[in-house]
Amino acid sequence: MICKVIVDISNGEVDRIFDYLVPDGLEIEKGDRVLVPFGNKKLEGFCIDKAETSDFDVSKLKPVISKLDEFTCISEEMLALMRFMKEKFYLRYIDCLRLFIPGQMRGGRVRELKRLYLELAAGLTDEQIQKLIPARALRQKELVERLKQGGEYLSVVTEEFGAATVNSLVAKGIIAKTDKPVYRKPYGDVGGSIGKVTLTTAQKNAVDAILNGEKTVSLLYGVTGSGKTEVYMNAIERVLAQGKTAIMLVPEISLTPQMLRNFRARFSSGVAMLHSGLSQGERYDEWKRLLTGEARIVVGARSAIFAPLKNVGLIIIDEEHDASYSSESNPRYITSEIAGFRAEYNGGKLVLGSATPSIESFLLAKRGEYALVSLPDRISRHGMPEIKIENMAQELIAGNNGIFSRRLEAELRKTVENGNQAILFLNRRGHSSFAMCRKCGYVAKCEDCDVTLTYHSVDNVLKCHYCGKKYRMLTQCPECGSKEIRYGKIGTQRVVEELEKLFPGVGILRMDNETTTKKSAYLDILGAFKAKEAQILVGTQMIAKGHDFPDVTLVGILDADMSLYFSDYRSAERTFQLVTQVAGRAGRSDKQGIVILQTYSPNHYVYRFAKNYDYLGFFEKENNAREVTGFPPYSTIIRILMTGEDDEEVRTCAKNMFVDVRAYELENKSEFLFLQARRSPVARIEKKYRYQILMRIKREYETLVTREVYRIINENKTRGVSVFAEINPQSLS
DNA sequence: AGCACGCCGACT
DNA sequence: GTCGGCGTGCTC
Repeated sequence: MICKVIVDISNGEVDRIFDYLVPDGLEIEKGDRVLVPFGNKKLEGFCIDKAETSDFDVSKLKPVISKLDEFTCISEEMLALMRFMKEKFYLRYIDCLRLFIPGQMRGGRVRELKRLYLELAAGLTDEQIQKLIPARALRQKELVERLKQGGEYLSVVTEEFGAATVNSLVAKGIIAKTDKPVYRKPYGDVGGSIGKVTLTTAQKNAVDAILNGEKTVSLLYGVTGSGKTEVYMNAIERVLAQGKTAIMLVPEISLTPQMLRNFRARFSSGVAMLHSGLSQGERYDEWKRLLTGEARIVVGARSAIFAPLKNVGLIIIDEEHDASYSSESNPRYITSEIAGFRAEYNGGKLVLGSATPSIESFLLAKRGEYALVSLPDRISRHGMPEIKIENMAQELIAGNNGIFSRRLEAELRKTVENGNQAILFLNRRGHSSFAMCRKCGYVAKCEDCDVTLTYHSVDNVLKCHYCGKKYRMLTQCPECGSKEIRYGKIGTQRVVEELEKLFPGVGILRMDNETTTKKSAYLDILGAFKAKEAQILVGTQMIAKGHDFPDVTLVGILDADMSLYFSDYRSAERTFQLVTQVAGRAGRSDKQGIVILQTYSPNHYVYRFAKNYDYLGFFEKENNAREVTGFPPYSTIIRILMTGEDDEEVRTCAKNMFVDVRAYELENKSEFLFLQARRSPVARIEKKYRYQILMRIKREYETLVTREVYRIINENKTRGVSVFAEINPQSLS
């Protein structure tokens, strides 16, 4: 017997299937992890197939050394998914496989948590036991009776019966002490279960449409507060009742313990969580519970789409428009496509839920490729807060060159005086603060990346956004020696300073990507704000998602435009989503809220539609614009990114690649809308130079051209240059 | 990715 | 004469 193995090395050169002999006495299944000799060392690998014959000289085949786990960790479905991903996203086998298992398993670093466990010793009859226990030892008898129902952990038993009772029974050989693994449970136990909520007719219809409709994919369109979560939970319940399993994905940031607890309360131990906030051990345990079928629902961020569940009946992607669903760094994949594959494979359903669906998804729904399921009404009927647009150019003319418009300042004052809360929101982009020499204009840059460093006042360092490298703050200019270094305090920090001047003594909290590196810190700040420890919260995108703050009556968007004029075809869409989402933070309870949106382009169509919460109107306009200008979803953007440490080498590689693409383009002009090769906007990251070939092609030729592009890449790959192909990339840096 | 093999410069 | 630089090729 021969087994086909992918070795655990992520490199284009060894991303091939290697054949090994299966020695007698070793039972290896498809999907098992194995240890194999490779060159002069031993490597971990995955058996992805078995065969009787090999194309390689059989006499030269080496045998597998051993099996690594007691269980098969990759199912047939995941193997099929791996092949799909390799084809679709041009990924390596091993990069896909690594996504399917918890990181801890690689390199044998799994540490199962073991606890002492008590069971009745085998082979003793009731009479024998009776004889061994003195008649007065009531506690011992009680414990024996208890353990007849099944074993229990020592710690639990000791607490109840005392160590003496346990020890004496162990000494007599009546009960046996063993090590038994326990699962680490993130966020601890949650008692009881919450009562079922009665669904509205609209919600009931939505669940029916999703589960019983003929389409595999449904787009669940419903404004904030329309009760999407109830629809999700009910649909999950019904799928579970059919003996199937479910995957629920949420944007990373909305994975608050609170939301996880809700799921736990509803589905008790049948839920597992998978996200980056877990420790390695917790993650392994949750994964294992899913693999064994002990947990049949997974709730998690993007990567939970790879949960080792079998017979997946339902996949939910909540806030489907969220950018966190496409992974930006290697391996790059699009979550909804993975979800589509798994739903299709299992004959299950996929739900994309959003109040502001991506143009792409809504178009597919309108065309009938997805079922469009709408939840029109906000359940607690308070309407959405009014959005007031403030023309900042007008403010300037009126002599106000501050951060806040006069109206925003007045509303802030009113809010503070009434004892309510306010959230001020800043777009992160364009707000990095840098260190610059006043004399010669020198700006601090990263040694390894072609990027300006960001100043972090908290620990007084300069930090690179791309590689994370930290530098000591400049005391003098390395160019001219001047000691006058200006470091812009822009962004949230400056807003806080202004607020402190305007409202002395009022509690202000600040949160942004720069200061909140730890997940817990992020939750702490939100918790403190919710507990009304402060009246004003200043932050970036991060505060736009998740939490409900009942006392927030004012939301200010200080610089709505920042994402609007970004050279990205999706900027209008993103701005609309952002404004809608941020607005949803105001007045979620019985208090009427107000949103003040500051802009220099008050007449931009994004704001016109956002002001009226008119998603459908915005969709029509934006969809039209995309069609006319030839951008996705009416075209496909393909980007070939080449990186390497030698600038000249990468450039040559890019050039060769471009020659071939151009040749193809010249012969197939009608397929292309745009083609260009250039240095990447961020020319160097982590010491590696970057070049890119960018093309926009007509949608119907996507598969054709993609295949051609992969062929060209394979023919031109050079040693020392890494090549990545991306379809509709999220960012072009 | 790693590691061995192999062909040219400066060194006890 | 050798030690060692890293370019090239291979790993079932």
